[in-house]
Amino acid sequence: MKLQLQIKMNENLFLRNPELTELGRNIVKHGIQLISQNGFEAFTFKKLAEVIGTTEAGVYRYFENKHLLLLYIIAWYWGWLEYHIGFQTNNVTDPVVKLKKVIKLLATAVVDDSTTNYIDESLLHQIIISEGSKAYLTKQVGEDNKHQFFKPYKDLCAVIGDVILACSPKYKYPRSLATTIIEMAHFQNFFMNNLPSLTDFGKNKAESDIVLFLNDLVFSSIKKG
Amino acid sequence: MKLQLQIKMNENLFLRNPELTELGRNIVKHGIQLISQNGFEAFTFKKLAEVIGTTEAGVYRYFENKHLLLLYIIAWYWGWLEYHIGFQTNNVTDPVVKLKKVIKLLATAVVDDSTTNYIDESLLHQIIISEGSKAYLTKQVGEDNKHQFFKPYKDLCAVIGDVILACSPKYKYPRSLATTIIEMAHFQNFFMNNLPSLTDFGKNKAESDIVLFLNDLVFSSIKKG
DNA sequence: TCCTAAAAGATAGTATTACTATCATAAATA
DNA sequence: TATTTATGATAGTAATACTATCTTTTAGGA
Repeated sequence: MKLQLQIKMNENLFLRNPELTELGRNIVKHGIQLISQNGFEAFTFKKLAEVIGTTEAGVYRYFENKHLLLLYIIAWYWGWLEYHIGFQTNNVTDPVVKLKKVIKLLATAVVDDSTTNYIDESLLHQIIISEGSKAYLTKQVGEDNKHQFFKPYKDLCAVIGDVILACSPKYKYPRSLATTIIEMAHFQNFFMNNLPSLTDFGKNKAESDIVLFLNDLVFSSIKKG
Repeated sequence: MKLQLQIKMNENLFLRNPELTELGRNIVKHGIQLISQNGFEAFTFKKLAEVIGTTEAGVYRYFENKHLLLLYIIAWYWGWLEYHIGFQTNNVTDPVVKLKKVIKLLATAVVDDSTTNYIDESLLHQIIISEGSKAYLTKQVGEDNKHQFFKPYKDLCAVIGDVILACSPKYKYPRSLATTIIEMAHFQNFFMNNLPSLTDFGKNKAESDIVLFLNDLVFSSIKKG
């Protein structure tokens, strides 16, 4: 039997639910492909429409604009990752082991998850690295936040914060450390590949080194307090 | 006697050196104002031209496009900050004291520097927080890097890395820790003010708390190794 | 002081982007 | 089979991101 994973999405992200139709799924699927290929700035609904054989208007029926489409796929990714982390750390009782696992999952290339058939998680992971912060680094961040568009990210941050607290109940900055882990897992990866002198991973270019760095950073911080 | 600070800029950032003319200085000055007010996405050369009473073509004579103008002011900021840090930590021999000072300077609101008359550093600091990573999170990052547009950021990173090594000669990740300090000084600030549940600073919203967090993070990492 | 070159102003024009609107047709569903 | 609902086809608009050209100022040098 084939299982299908469904991520419950915030309905304000779209005009029409893209999961329910072929066209909608194509918009998401090829949207992810185009954004990861050409970057978010060069991405337009017109190009997307051409690729999937529909018209601009067709795309606009699903998403108000490309920023909302970006928020949609990013929210999807955080939702999926929280599920994925929960799945992978299930039955792990030791919070230290759990936190190490989380760091590894965050900092390591994602393998495509076959339980989500039209979404390529490894491309999504690349988008998170290169475009992720553009989701909130806008003037409308307050508005978008009111609509709860960042809830999946916040939820994941809370989950990681709880693991941190389980490791070290007196640690004072669980949320900020959680966002530091998440953001640095991605920024160090981007720097390693694009501006290597900003990191210590320029020679090897190995994600495993980022994991070592983050482990060192996190566990020295929470152990002493 | 009034001293004037000049930052040597990479000539490939502009078509005509904006420092040398009234119009050029106005482009930079009001560019900074508009970007900090409305955000980089909403910023256009047409609006800028209207504000300073020239035409779009006038602005295009100085900067090829708005991305280059962003790179220019960001490079200027990093250059200025490196100078500022050097000045403020001059005669500080203890590297731990020095590193603490650096963290404070990075994470604390900038006061306008009167030795740079047409540039408002506190607005620039806001731009770095909200738009800073857009400088390199693009598909042209490789090209821009070849032109050395990120040199000031890299130089600052190297300086901070050296202070870290002076504190702890065996520490393995001086560059990555330096970028972590820089990026987190800004991201935690942005989150604190816009998505507070991603941080532990939501109640106070005090920059001094970010400084405490970063000090804790940095010094527990480098002390033990 | 006049001359000249560089800078700025004025104006026009183009391709692309980011949409909105309308109407016809096809597909799904009741 | 009737009727929503989704899609396709086409058109149109305002704004963006430029490029081009020509004229007028302005500043500096001989």
